[in-house]
Amino acid sequence: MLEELTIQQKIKYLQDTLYVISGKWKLLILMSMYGGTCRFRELQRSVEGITTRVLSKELKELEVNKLIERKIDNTYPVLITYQLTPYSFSLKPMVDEMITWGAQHRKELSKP
Amino acid sequence: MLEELTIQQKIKYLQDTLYVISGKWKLLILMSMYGGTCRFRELQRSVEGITTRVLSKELKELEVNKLIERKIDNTYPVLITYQLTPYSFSLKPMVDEMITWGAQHRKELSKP
DNA sequence: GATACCAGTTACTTAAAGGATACCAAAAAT
DNA sequence: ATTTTTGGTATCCTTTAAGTAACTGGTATC
Repeated sequence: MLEELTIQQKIKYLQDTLYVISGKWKLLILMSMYGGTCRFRELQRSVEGITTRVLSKELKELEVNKLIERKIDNTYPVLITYQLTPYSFSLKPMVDEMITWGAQHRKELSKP
Repeated sequence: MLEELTIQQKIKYLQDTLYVISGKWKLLILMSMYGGTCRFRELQRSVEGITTRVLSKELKELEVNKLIERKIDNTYPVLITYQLTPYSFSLKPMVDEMITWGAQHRKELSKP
């Protein structure tokens, strides 16, 4: 499948991907949610250093990209939760490769 | 190997990786070099829109990360070339996953 | 009645990334 | 002889990402 793509297409898809996951916080938020965290304040405490403003913005972007879902429970008072979508798990092979490369890269750089 | 890592370690490695490849130009430069481009002005023409200042900075960062090498040919006049290192090819599995995910993600977003 | 939790928003500021332009000295092409 | 090419560096400027802080409206607790 990759062989069929021109270099320009590859670049475009690569940039799409980077756009979705890059930035200081997106993957941290996803990781935290992967660990079970699902409420706004809870996420704010769990993702160290993030502010409400930024967290709010990031959550919206993740939602636009269908990686999370914002659910409003019509209990009293309303309960808002964020959940990873099944689709979000499609990131796993890529994220795993990124972790693997990063780990390996540390070793490479520390070589003489 | 990945299973042995704590979530904090995973995050750290992930961020290392993002740090190395993110930004507007790094992967474009690598792709262009993968296509055979190897001289400064040539790269500047090939990577549309990049300025000398930024290209210079990016090349230095890629070199620090051992992904490219700057070679000075002691011909007359000196000839400077940039070359992908063998190490740089270790990025391939990850980059391929990123391209694949990006391609698939376009489709996902265009769904109703 | 004051304080604190929840889920954010708004307006403003700072820091980092990137862009525009000019310039250098040597060599090559016109 | 003048222009162009080479591999950059030096300044200055703009854009974008992220941070600060105050505030909203509602609930719940002390």
